[in-house]
Amino acid sequence: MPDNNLDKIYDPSHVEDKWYQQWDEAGTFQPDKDQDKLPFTITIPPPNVTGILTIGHVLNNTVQDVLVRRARMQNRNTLWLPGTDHASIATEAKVTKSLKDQKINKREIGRDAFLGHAWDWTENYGGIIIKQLKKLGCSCDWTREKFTMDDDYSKSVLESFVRLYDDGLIYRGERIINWDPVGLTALSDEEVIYEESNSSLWYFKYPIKDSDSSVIVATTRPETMLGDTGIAVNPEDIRYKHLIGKSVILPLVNREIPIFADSYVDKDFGTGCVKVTPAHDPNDYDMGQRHGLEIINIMNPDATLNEKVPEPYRDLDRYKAREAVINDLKDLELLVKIEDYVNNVGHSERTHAVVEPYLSKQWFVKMEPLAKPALQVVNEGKVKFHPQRWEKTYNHWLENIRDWCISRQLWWGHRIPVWYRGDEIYCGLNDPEGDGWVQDEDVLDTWFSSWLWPLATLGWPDETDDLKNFYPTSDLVTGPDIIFFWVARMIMAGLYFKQDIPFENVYFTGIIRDQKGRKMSKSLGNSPDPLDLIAEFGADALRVGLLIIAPQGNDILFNEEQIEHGRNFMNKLWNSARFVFMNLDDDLPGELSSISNEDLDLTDRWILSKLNHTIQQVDQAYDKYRMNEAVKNVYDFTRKDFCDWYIEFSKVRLFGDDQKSRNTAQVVTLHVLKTILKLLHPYAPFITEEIWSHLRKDNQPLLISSSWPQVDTSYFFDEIENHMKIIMDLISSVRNVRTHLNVPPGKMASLFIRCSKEQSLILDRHREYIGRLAKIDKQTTGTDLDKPHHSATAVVHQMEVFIPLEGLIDLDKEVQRLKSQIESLEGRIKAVNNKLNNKNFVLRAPPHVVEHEQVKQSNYLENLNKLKDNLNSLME
RNA sequence: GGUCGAUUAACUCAGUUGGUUUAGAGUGCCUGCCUUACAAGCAGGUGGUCGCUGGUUCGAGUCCAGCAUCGACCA
Repeated sequence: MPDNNLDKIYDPSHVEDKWYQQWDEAGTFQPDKDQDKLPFTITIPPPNVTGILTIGHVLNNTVQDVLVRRARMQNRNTLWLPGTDHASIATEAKVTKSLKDQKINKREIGRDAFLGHAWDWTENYGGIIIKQLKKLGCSCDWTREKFTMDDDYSKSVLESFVRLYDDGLIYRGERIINWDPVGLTALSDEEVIYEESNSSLWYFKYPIKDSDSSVIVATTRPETMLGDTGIAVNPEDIRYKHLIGKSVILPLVNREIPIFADSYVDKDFGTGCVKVTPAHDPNDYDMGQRHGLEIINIMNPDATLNEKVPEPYRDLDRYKAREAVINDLKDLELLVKIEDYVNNVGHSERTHAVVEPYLSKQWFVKMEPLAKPALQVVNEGKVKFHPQRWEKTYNHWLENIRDWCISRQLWWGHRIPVWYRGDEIYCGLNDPEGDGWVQDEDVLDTWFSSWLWPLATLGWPDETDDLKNFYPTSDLVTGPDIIFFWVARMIMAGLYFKQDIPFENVYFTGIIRDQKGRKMSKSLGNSPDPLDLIAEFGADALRVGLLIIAPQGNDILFNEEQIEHGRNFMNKLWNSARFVFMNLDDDLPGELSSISNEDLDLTDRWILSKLNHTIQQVDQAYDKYRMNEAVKNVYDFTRKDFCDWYIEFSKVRLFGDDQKSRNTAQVVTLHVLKTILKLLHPYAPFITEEIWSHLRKDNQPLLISSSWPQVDTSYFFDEIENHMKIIMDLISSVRNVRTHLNVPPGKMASLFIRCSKEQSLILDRHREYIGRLAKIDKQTTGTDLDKPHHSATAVVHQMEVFIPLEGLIDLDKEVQRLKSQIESLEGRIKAVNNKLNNKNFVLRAPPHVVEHEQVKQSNYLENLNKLKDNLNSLME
């Protein structure tokens, strides 16, 4: 027996935690052991373990939950595997800062003590984001939750390192890498963010040895001149050909350095004559290698200058050193000029320090052999991107791939499994045998662990049941900003370590921006706290409000009004359920199948036809990963077809005396409501489960475990939809007339309709519906009835509608109204005439298109004549 | 500099292989309503030469080219 006493307003805070707990306790989040069911798997993009939920997480995880909940209802063996990431640099930076605030120095306490603090930190803050995901309603299997620093996960990471090392795909080498002088670690190319900055181009004079003349070089980084070991010109540049082979005396340092030719040099940049600093620029390094230049590293790891520079500059920060160099060269009259210059400066993604190109010994992964198969699986469509256009970005990166620097000079992370003893080197999962071995101090890039995520969370390298059952996974939902960091590398890792793709589909969400189009960020303070939004509007409102405006892969301008919109819809749904319940009897009515088709009236057939078309459209939208379209379809159906029309129609029977007819309406309203709850459950899990609980018998499953609606094409009634359109358009036009002529809403009116026999039949049979919705107490139809005096008129579906309004009608207003309708119709007629008068159109357009225009034309003309007649009769 | 997007109503956005009335929705605005589900609501309405210029076509918001503005990524 349903509980009729629903509150008038839906209050999410009363139900959300209750249902989350029940789902979890009932084990509904876990896949079952049934191997026959088709698996559906998503591994969560692991958030930083110490992070907190952002609005971006809300979008990303709601999309995943939608896919997962629907798959579960489709009876697939569904697993959403959650977890978190240790975020090496970010976490280490936070812990270091916290220690510093306590006056503790990281280096002084040493590696082991520091790691103790880092684990404490992780345990203190690590649960927050997981709790927040639960608040959002995410139906993850928490029994399988993973952390990238878990023992078993760590083993997977080290195993992958050792395999790549043994296969010759990992090497150690001295290269120019991106150095973060604040984080004091190497970075990969992908962790460097370039930003334009207004800077200068300085022109300096370098005296040529044994000559009175000099060359002029231009540079954006004056301080590096202290490490110059050559001067390069383009071999084709006639201005400098005579200088090749000579040398200059480097000012301030008094070092003799050669002038040489290299085709890398751009004749048009600056003077066409460039200083070469092999230790502090990747291109200069390459030139240095080609020409055997000396490599002088002039910087300490913190970007202060070292003992390789003349005494006055030692220990100066690179920017202080820059000023000093410029001033000193100016004093020597070697500064020629300064030009404004906009250059791209690289910053560390995590510390935002200006990155220093720095010569250093690091570990690298050879990427080319991994990239080739990864390109292939995407281009062959084995891994599909939604939207597809991201394939181009993916291809471009992989086709121009560079080796991946994976060592980090940090402590928080997976320590590189390599030991050294003199010239000996050992790489393995177990400690080396014998004495005197020293392990590499560095840890691995966090992405070197997360690229294994779909593998390692399922147990790889062990051939576990989970790995067998759930790999490859089905879908990945992520942002395009980590397509290189993560998506591409997971594909490489899957193919290399498991010889299979990690996922079949990748859905890229948009990026959420504020009203001014800026990215949401903590530093700007423009990111609302999702927990506040949940507290104010409810999790369902947040999910629905966000997803309804989140088109596939396009950026989203966030606005709290959208969440309010979501809440309003939830309340509407709540009240439609309240209405249905209020009009049930003590016992729940039977299933739809208990009603024979003959007992379904026009409105029943119409809503069932609409309902089944909606199910079909929703399924099609999911197939194309258009989640916003799916929810929009349910929204439109619920609000317009069900609430605005069907429920209003149903009141005739629900409030009436015909018990059989009343029962039919009860059955249909309940059936439609239940189907809406199912269709909406993936988006709004809490409210739908709550309503479901009021109409579920005790032995029936929770909504989360119930079955996804099936399209029943036997309920497709195209003709019925046309008949209903006649009734609905008639009602709308009567309402329109009433409003325009200021007829009081409560005042009943009479209705005379001159129409075809067929139309008359439909209208007469459904006069009660028209009466209720259009406030009509007397309806007369006929093929040739006379127009009553003093009546307003409308023409709809070629029917002439007359509303006698004795004493109420404002003649001028009605004339005005009819004239504007005639004007609008004449516009349409003009457009259709233009088409039909075009011989080429009639000749070349497909016949059905031409025919359609002809029907339009004749209908318009007919309507126009009727309107004109009525206007004339009014003015007589 | 290269690549990829975006540009449709006051605002936020749909518009899927070119044709289904003169381009839709939500919000806002205007008018009227507390009508026995819902004022977080109902009914009706106002509002747009689809960024610009060309081209292809019988027909372009939709396809092509160029331009402008904004954005992202890469160098």
